[in-house]
Amino acid sequence: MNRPTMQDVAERAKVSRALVSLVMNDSPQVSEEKRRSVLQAATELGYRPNLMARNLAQQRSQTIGVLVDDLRNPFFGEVVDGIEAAADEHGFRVLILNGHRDPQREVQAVETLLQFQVEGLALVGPRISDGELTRMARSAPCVLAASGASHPGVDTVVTDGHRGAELAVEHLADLGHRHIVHIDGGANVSAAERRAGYRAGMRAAGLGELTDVRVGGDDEADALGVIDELLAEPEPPTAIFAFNDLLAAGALDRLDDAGVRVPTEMSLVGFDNTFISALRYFSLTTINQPTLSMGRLAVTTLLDRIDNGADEPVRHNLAPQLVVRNTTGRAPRRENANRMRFDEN
Amino acid sequence: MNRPTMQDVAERAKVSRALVSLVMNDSPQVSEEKRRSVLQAATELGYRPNLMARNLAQQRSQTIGVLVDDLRNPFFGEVVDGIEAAADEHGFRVLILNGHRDPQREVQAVETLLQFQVEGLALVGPRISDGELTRMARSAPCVLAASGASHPGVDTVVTDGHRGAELAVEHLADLGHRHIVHIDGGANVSAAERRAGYRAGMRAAGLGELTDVRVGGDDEADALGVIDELLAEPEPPTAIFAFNDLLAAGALDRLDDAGVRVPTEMSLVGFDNTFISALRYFSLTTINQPTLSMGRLAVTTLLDRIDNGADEPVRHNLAPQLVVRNTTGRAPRRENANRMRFDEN
DNA sequence: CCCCGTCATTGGAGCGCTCCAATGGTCTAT
DNA sequence: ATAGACCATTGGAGCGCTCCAATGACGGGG
Repeated sequence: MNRPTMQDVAERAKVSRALVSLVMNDSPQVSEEKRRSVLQAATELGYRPNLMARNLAQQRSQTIGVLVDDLRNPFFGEVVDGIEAAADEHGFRVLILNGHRDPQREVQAVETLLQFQVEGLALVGPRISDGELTRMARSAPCVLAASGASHPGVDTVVTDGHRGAELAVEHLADLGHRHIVHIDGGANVSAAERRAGYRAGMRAAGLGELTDVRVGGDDEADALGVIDELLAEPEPPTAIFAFNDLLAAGALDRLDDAGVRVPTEMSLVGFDNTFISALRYFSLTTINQPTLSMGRLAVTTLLDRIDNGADEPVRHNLAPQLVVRNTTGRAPRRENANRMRFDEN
Repeated sequence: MNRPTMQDVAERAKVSRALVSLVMNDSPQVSEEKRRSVLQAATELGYRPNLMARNLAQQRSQTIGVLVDDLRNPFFGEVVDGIEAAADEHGFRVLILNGHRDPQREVQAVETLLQFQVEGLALVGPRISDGELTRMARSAPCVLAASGASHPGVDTVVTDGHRGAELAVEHLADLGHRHIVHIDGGANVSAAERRAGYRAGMRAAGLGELTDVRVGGDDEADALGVIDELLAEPEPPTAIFAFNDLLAAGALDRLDDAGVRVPTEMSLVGFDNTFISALRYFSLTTINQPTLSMGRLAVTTLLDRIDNGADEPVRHNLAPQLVVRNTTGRAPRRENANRMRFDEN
């Protein structure tokens, strides 16, 4: 049951190999009659063009390689969805490989992608070192998506974490909160940007002196200690802006344990608008990252580079959006009273 | 900056193309001297073997194609992790394509995979119709993973949903619960199996007459109405076994709204052991599916078929495990008392 | 000293396809 | 009737690689 080749189809349709090729690439200069008989022969034989051969002969693969840091993370999944949609629209195929959160495996995966002769590389949340990255960018056009780290020589598409943090603070300040604590992302690559945004937001709201950053992390458990610490203080905050949804989830759990009611006594904002924040048991107010657009933009940026070659590397900073759910509310009265007095001064 | 070919390496190392090929496939019959000089020439040129050409010449791709129903679903991500690990161990490459929960796109993705000349197909949670599936299975060895539907002519690797449901019921019965309701998966492909397991479990626990199945779905929102309905009844259940974690999450939310304490007044068991059930705010007792093993087993099954060809199709039914967290506890006293009386009869 | 076996090395054919230049047939204008 | 234009169709070279059969160098036994 050997796979039929173009030759087989040609013989059956009593035409030349070249004609079959023309039909397969639906060239306009084929007579309707021959086209039909070729197509028929092809279906009868169950013919399927061999992409290996085609790409080899064509000297191009019409394929872009996607490296995903971690396939189990739905956030990346959404970005990939955007990539696929855009690639599809531009007639490109997509090959996805998994980095498993491991720089070494990521490098290896990219190597495989390159061996498949992909025309461009989209790296989604990669952990690859700067050195390796420059090396790769020499082998093929390359775009970084959803990566906290930006790299000088490579195109980048990210969400503006600075602005996102500002949005969160603005929202809380609008609700009358003054003592707003930020539980940060610790060593995470995006942490510094969001921290800076928080600071800027506080200053803009005239709350610069109340700026209060606590070390968090990127995982649920990292929030627990911070909450305990905050609640033990003489004047606990009335609002918390967490580095991401997971951290916020941890915070919510601990607040619940301590009998602190959300949002009546404490408001809480996350970041990422992941699937968990939408669960109604959480119903977390958060900052949305436009994942689909990021994916799409990554592709157009990449294709632009494939076609037009070496311009200056571009950096796209997409706008985040505030998503209000049920973990934020007006600041408790005591704070409001304070504010009144303060305003009257 | 054209990519260097084997020819280029050969010229630089002053050997023949064939010798370079031997070195690249590290054949033992190459002198150490030549090997070294070829390797050096290759690194100097930044040579990268062209997989297209190699696969074409070799008439095999050493690649298996993976179709994932939905990349945004972490559950599938884990299965793919297992697939990749096992494939890697057997020297196979993996190509991943996304089905986007759409049968038509899935078929198209498989077509692409086949055009890449993959040697086998692993379909993770596919929605492809039976007819299409048989057609595919003719083109390449094929294994179904994590699919509720089983197909006669194709190898399958799944978790035993029947047994999983039994485990859930056993656990609840052991805690003294008698009136245990099952919120089912509605039209979901795995629903019937789990429903049957629930029934069998109830019978085995001597609670056959109390069997009580309510129509749910596969989404959080599908649980809400059912909970309202249950709480309005004269004798609400003391325990609920939900079709999946998402449904359980919805149930938890509604119970919380209604002021019903979990697990003191109501016990709750989910299914899948997804990432959300592990969040401490939920801390959901659930049934684990061995995703990694499923992935691994899918690969070995597939490779077995690739090597040994057409035996009878195999069906692997993996054992689920009970994961006890904080949403299950002893049945409330009243029910216990009932039980005593009942036992004394 | 010659022959043969051994083994590293090589040339060439071929994998399935595309693409270019060439072919031959039909049609129109002269 | 003939030249030219036009267009569907075709043969062949070549994409980068593998693999087989062939080559030639070398050494040991007769």
